Amino acid sequence: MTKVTIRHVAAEAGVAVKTVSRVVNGEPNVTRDLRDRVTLAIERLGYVPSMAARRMGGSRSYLLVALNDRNNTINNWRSGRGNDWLDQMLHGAMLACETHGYRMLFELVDGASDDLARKVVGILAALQPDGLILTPPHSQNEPLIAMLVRRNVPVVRLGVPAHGLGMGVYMDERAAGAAATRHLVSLGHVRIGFIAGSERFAASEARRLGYVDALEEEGIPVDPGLQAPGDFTFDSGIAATTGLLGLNARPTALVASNDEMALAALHCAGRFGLAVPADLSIVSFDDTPGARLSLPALTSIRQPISDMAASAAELLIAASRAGQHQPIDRLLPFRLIVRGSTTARS
Amino acid sequence: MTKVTIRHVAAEAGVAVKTVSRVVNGEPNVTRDLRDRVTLAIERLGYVPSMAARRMGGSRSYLLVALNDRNNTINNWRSGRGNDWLDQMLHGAMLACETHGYRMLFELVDGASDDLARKVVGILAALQPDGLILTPPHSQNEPLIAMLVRRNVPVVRLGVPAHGLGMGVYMDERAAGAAATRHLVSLGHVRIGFIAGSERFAASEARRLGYVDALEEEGIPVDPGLQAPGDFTFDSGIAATTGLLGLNARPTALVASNDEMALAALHCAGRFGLAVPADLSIVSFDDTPGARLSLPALTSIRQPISDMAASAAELLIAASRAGQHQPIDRLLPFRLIVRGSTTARS
DNA sequence: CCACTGTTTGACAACGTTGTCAATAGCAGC
DNA sequence: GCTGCTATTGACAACGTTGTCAAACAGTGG
Repeated sequence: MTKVTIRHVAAEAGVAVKTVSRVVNGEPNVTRDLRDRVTLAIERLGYVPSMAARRMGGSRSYLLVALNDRNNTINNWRSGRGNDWLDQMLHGAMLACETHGYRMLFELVDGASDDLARKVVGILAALQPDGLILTPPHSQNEPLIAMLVRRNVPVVRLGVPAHGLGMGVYMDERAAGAAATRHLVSLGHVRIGFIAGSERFAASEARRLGYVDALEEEGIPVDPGLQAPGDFTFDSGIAATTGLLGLNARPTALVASNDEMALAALHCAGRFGLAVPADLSIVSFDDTPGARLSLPALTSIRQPISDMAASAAELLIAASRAGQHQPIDRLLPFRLIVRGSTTARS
Repeated sequence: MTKVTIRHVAAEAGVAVKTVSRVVNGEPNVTRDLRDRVTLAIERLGYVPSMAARRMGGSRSYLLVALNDRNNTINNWRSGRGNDWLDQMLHGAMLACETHGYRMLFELVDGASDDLARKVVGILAALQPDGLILTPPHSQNEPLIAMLVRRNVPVVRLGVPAHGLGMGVYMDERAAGAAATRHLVSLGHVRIGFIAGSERFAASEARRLGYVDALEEEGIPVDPGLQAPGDFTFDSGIAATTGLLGLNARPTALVASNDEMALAALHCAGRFGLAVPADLSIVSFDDTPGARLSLPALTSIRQPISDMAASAAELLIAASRAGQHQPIDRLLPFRLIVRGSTTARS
């Protein structure tokens, strides 16, 4: 009932505490016999090592920190199967952590704040994590990351390639933008509008470039008038769609840079008396629950958020194990989920 | 650049480490002069105390743990403004923690597993948190909570009143069910269907009872045939709605126990050739993003999840400060958000 | 001026682990 | 059997805080 420490286990097994430590940490050079005795004692007493003491005594903390933006628009909508970004990260990274005896702690910091660096340094000092996972837009904050790398903190940047500054786990946003667009082209659409995302996020421009890529590939002239700005919010989606549908030669299809703006487009189409997908096809990014449950359900690009988070955790744990931290980029695949919001041009 | 410890601060300020500790922790009996010197030194060196060492040396860990269910249906949909349950908890509780120098760590455990208790004990041993926040359905797990209380771990149960076993932060689900129903009655509806939630969650039955309460209050006969089972999933919503709309005397309005099932009802209404809200009004619970962005937007009961989480954190921090842990129940208000899915009976 | 009280400060042990290093044991080669 | 390895085991310090307790100090009442 009372607290069980390594000393209790050592006594129970009749060995030195260091031997117990060795067994717990899977270190080599322990005889079979002792290992078994210790394992049994641990089992019997229900011993679980204290993270705090581990951090104090040893060089590892068994803790990873995920840095999220406090006013994070993108996290509000980025989503996959059944949950949103945070939820998915939690599930993906947690699982990875659990299998290695690690924990993961989420921190919310304000990316716009000018004492961001100090805040992060404070987090480092307080928590002394074995690694840091940065989500957008922090993952694009090169000065911040440079500082972390200088301090020798293993860092994984989510959503962008690291190009040598830390590690990167990401998907090919540009290819995704192209895939979304090509899907519409393959359905016979030629006048395809694009609703851009917030410039705060690198993914936004990448998606737009992909859209342009696909059009050029298919020999469709790129009309700047068909590209409307947006910032991932519903309202910006309404504004963008209103503009696009008000054109003389209105588009027959839209690529929206996220689900929320796509839903706005859906609303807006109704106001113009247009049916989706009969009169207007819509593709979006993120595949949030709302996208899957809307009427019609949205054709959308699904990001592998959970996998990205799991990868990030694995990379950090490996780096912390190895005691060093070599630059790695890991590209994960996206998927186009075709649903009811797209159809052949009538 | 290198690690700054309390010793460095003590040297810088020319005082004993214990004095620095006193200043950092806001303890009384330090002269103005010394306090200022220490504060200055802390500022200058950028000192931040190490959580691990605090836990080791002292009696507090400055850490709260939130226990979530791994296969949690309810967390997938419970939601409020802009985010889902986890996200909101994070935002609400984090803020509360931050102001008191605490951290919050999320743990996912499987509520159905039979070694749940052992798992939780392991978490306690590893993390030694100053308190535990339980989300549904764990918050209803009385044996688990009894064990925690026996071990003297401050516990807040989210979503249910504690009735003396731990602390409770919750909303009145029954009243919410009644409010949703009364809203429909006030619009002239008499035949009102109800789609129940999963029996795993206490809130489900409470909402149903509220529905019955409201009908009885208004003198409307309660027809068991108008109550369909569900489990919070889209598919169960489809099944339930299909059944209800297939009745000879079909309802003119529905209360769905969550947004996801309400969206299913929306789809289903379309298949029956019914327009929402003209032919069928729908009220739901949770107010997720999907609910706000659907067509039409859903009238929904919003849960104060963020506030509940913040309250929970505050209660735990206070309990840990006080060193004791008295039973408290805190009831938070819900809100009925009226949108386009409900209208007067035609 | 003295005894007594309360306030302020600091010295030191303790917390539960792991890193370091030394001691011991086992074994191969001569 | 002795020497020199390597594999195994353990003793002990160290990590950075806070709790405990004692010392020094300041004020108060007689």
